Amino acid sequence: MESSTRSNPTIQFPLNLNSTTTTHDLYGKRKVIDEMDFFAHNKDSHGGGQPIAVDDGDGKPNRTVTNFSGPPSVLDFNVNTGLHLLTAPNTAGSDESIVDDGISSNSDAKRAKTEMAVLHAEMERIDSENKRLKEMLNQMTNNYNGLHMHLLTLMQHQNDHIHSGEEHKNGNGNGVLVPRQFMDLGLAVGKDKDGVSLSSSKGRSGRHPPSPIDIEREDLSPENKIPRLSSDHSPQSVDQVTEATIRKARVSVRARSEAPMITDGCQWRKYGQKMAKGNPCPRAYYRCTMAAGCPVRKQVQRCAEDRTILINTYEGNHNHPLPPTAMAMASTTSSAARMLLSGSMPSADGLMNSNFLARTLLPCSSSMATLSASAPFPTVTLDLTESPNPLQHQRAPSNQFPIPFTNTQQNPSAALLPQIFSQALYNQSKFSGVQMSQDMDQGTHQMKQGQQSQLSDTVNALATDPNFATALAAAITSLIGGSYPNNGNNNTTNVDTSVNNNNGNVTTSKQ
DNA sequence: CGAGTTTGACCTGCGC
DNA sequence: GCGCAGGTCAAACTCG
Repeated sequence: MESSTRSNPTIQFPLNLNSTTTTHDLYGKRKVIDEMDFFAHNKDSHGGGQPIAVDDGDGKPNRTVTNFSGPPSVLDFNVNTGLHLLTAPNTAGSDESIVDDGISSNSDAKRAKTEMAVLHAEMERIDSENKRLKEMLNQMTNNYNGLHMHLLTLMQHQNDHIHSGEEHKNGNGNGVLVPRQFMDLGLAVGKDKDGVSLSSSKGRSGRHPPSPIDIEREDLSPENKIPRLSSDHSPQSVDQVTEATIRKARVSVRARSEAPMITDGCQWRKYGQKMAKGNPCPRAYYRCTMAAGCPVRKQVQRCAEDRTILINTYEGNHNHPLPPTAMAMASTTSSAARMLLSGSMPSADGLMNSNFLARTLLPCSSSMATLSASAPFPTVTLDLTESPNPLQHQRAPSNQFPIPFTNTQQNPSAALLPQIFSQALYNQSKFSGVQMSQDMDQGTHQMKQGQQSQLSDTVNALATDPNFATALAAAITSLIGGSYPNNGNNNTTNVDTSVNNNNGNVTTSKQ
């Protein structure tokens, strides 16, 4: 049905950091060298870090080097390929070439053997260098994610002030927004206001003796997840209903990746795997292990139509502090949950009120998000697989609404986009994620201001760092240039990353 | 040996 | 009530 088998055979962005396969082609080195492409700075000169055949003079390319040459940058990692250590028989005047000239083939074989050994060692060294660079890039990406998240939060606060007049009209007297009633719930996942487990209903299975973990698990039991809307409308029951439903709301992220999982900053433990109907690929179930009893879970499954597409579905709110990268995703899921429930919780058709559309329909969008009311659970789907996808519209059921969301980058990494989307969600839900809600829970505007100030300080400190913009540019360039080689940019891909020192805004734009 | 993964069994909800 | 599918559990297994 889906003709998504676009001529896209080489989505080989090495997100698969675990790739240790030894399948070599041609020269037996291509595998390792290809990973270097991840860090290619420009794609116009030599095809973007493509392996470059180096002729030793015999007319046959017998070794490859990766083009690290890019625009001279502060971010020069000083990658020493070390290839100068090799013998250079093609070099006129080389001692070795003189010695070898005219010598027996036996000597040539020895030399070749030695060279092979050297090359092998060199490959290993480059591989380790590659890994180190990847770690650096990951760290940089994480830093960027965190910073971006903070910025989004700050911008949201500004929006809050702008919309404050309108919101006060909603009038529950104390100026508390309707969606805000959900904010505390994210904090108290698994516990009621007395700190007691909400597991009021029966356990889902009588097999297990009660344990602290089981108590937490009971919160996740279907009975709690989909509480029945009884006639009991006491505040506590309403809270429980809301919380349970929030936990059921899901955010699904579709992204192309060869890796088994999309790195989202959290630690996950696999607790199950199932064959889902209609999909030959198994669905894996993961649980967040960053804190004991964290209710967040995710499902990972490859798309049946296009197995290069990885579908990550997140559910729940973290009950613990998060690293910046993880916070982005967490904010996305929690915001999505609240967005889905705010406005008109029982009526799926009411999800998309005009207010939401007005705030989220932003220009310059490329990636698509859809809200699904038809799924068993309210689900937000982010499609990061390509630019605006006509198939997406065709496939979307009548009750799914494609939502372009602000994204000025063509196709940033899967780790970056959720937080951008979260901003759109956040605009609607007035919720900034678990950590922010912890502060807001203090209930004072001063706290908000204090945090803004603190964040601003952090942002400005980073923004004034002359290395930061360059590092950020390089990281994003690598991500974009490496992760989506088929986005029609096998030519030059320039990313202009500028840091506005005045307001701390970090903007990235692809030229 | 501990942490993580695999995998078959079990539970629940839902449609018929 | 029955069967199916999704989701979860936990013993067995693997790996570092």
